[in-house]
Amino acid sequence: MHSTRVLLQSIPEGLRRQASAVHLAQDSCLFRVGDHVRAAFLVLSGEVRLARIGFQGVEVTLQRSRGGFIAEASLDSKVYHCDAVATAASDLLAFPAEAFKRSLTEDSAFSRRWQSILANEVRKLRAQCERLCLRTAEERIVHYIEAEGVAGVIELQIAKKAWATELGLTHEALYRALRRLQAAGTLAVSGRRLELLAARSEQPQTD
Amino acid sequence: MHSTRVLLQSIPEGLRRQASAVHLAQDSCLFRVGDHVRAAFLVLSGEVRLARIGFQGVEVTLQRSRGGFIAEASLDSKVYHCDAVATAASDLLAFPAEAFKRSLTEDSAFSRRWQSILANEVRKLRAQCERLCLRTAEERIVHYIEAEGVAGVIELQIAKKAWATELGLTHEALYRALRRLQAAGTLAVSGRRLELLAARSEQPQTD
DNA sequence: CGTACTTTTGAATCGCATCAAATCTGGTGG
DNA sequence: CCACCAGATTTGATGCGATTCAAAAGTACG
Repeated sequence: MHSTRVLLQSIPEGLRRQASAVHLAQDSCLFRVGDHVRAAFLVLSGEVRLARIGFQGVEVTLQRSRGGFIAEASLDSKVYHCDAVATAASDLLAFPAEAFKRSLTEDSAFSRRWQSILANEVRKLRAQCERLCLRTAEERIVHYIEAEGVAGVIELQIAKKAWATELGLTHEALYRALRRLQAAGTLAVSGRRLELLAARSEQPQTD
Repeated sequence: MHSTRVLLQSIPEGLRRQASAVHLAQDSCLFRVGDHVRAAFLVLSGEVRLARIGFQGVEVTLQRSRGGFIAEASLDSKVYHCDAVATAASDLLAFPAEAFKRSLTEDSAFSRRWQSILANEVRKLRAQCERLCLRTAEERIVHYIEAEGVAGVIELQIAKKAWATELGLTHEALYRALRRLQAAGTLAVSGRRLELLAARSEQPQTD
């Protein structure tokens, strides 16, 4: 994933050496409700889903990770409150929980870095929530490019199909909306590069 | 707000004493793009919206806060990258940015507490993103109660109208979905108390 | 007792999900 | 090189559910 490398570099050398690689086959399980929290996990590739069987027997998905840390908040807890299952074959790194927490306490540079990582994640997630509250596919696309891109340009790091999921849309709806935006002259698409085009003062009488 | 009191209690005494109260009239501005970051803000009441004028002149909302910290990630930055405007008359607390950052560095208890607060916020936001990706109002309601409540029961801290916004629905759609769930015997509503009822093994032949 | 707000219901419309299927793409092995 | 496969990408037709607009009833508060 895009930012996974950066995350890995934020981890102090000593802690990184204690990491062990974990490979998950599709549909295999990383941990279950009630398991002791023994490690902090970083998803390198694939997809891991956190879910819980609800009161009603309905499964509730709490997170879908395609890169980055999962269940960070569980570090404060003794046991997990949800299941983690690989939606696709995945590679992860496991950092021993105790060592991780010790680093956070004793290594002040890592502590600040970790706060910065979390605050940044919070910022991104809040923007995503706002985006998902928009009603049309076109608005979500524009919002995404404005919020995650630079100066109206973004190079997607994922396939459009996966992007559709992140936007809370079916891939069909995304493709159609992209086409409409291109037809309207609002957006230029070339492969995974998306560019918003400046509005050509077509406003009907703004005098 | 619900958790605002808890957040306030997490802040060390010395830092809390340096806080100044800020009142914002509706539509008044807290800060603008380019302003120097001088304080960390905690929203006590009302609503503050973070937004940015996008490349296209379209305004993009990045966050809508009805309680809790806003723009935490900006503490790492010298200037703001978005505008903050009060959507309603609001009360906030302003903590001097330098003192806040110093506390995070020097007060290890506060540092850990802050990490815990951020990790918890991340967890909640991820669940909210998953919830907003659900297609029907009923699914979002059940997901909310399962994820945010305890044993299928939740006492709403906000009016249903505000809850609708958080669920990415109009209030009409929410009321109608609540009614359908009650009619189906899935949910009991009394005022702001919502309770999921155990599924009455009405499964059509699960043998 | 009046005002502002939430809660509730109704009818028409719009946009996305769904199902179906064709095309295109990159990578594999013969 | 070509055949082939598993994906992603693209287009079409249909139905459903939420939005939208409108309005009434309930509720809290000064």
